[in-house]
Amino acid sequence: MATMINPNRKRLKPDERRADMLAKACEVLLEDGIGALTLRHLAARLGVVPGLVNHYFPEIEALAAEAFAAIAESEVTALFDAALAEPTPTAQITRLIVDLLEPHRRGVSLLWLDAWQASRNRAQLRGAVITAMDLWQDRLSTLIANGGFATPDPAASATRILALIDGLSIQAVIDEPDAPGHAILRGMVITGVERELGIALGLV
Amino acid sequence: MATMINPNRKRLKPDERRADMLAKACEVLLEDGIGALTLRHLAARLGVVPGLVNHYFPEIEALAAEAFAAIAESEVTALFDAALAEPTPTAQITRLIVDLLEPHRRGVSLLWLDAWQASRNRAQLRGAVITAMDLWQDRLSTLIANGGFATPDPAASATRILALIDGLSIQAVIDEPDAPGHAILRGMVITGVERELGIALGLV
DNA sequence: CGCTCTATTGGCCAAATGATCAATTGCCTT
DNA sequence: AAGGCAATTGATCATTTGGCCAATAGAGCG
Repeated sequence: MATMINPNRKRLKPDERRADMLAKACEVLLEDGIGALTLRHLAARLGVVPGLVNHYFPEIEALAAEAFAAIAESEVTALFDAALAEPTPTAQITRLIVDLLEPHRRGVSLLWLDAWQASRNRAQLRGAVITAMDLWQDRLSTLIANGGFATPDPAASATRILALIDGLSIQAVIDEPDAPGHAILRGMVITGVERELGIALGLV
Repeated sequence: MATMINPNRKRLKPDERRADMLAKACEVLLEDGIGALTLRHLAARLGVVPGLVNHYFPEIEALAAEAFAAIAESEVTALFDAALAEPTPTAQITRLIVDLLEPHRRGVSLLWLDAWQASRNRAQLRGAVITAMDLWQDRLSTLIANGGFATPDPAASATRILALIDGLSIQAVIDEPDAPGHAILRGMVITGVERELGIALGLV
């Protein structure tokens, strides 16, 4: 039970240490949820004393917000970079939806759900959540608008498609990944997008 | 800061006291969220000592689960009772959707989101959530099946409609009730139901 | 009216949390 | 190589949490 004293005491430059903490905080968020991001838990994971975390992040809520923002922005960037690498607008949308339906995303869905709920009592986290949602909205609206799809209002279409995916996310969180309801909702997202944009995604 | 000593000490019968606690626990869940349901918070609200709560609910998680179950079941019962009072199947569905889109439901949506997230770490609450979801699924499936709508699979239609409403709930939680996105999602739920069941709800 | 039963109290514990601060010790500069 | 700056430690605080238990006192029964 005694606290492990770290013999490998390393003195990092402030930037490195801060980046290390942020990275480890992201891991904690994805693996154990926002509630598990405590000073001591994170410090133990870093092999460091709790007070040091406080030194770089005077209030842990700021760290939680920054870590969530990093994860969310990273995911958006990765998904849209991959999508935009496709040649045609339809292929871009298809790629995006396929990636979004990937079971691998379950962890991120859990985090989003966690963030949605926790943001009720945490102002900074709430700001990060709203920013991330706006980013999603902007990127998808742009993708749709630039694609020249048969929709009268790209922004509204983006909103609806994102809501579909949100609903799917909740199911993914509650049910097991291979539950029957999952396939049903998968189909609903696909046909919803097809109807919204007037295209055929060519997915099963 | 001194603890208020209650001069109005009343001795209730076990059933009454337990029911009182459960009722107050429901209020706390709806007003302040699951995280606010603590021994001391609830005890203060009851004008009672924390230990007494423990006497009736040896572990507070059981109380949280029971309170959530009570709220969820009560809501389902109220909504479907009101819906079934309508004369025609289409009117029944319309009534249900209208009630579900009521801004008043925001508090319940918050609670559901809270429960979805918290159920990750609370086994009993998770059980209550799953039970409540199944109840929703059963009631709506039955309503659709008995209505003779033009859908090949009433259960699947119910699943899809519920997912639409879940997505809407998240928006209701994050955005303000009068945000522009809200009207968009309202419309999506309505047209989604209309397409799913092959009817016209006659809503704006 | 008085007695008994038990609902209720008040006090306590151990654990975990965020936060602060002087003291130390490692790295960089000169 | 030596000194100084600051990254890091270790210790401590105030709070809050769930839970336990002996003592008390209220309500109903005889």
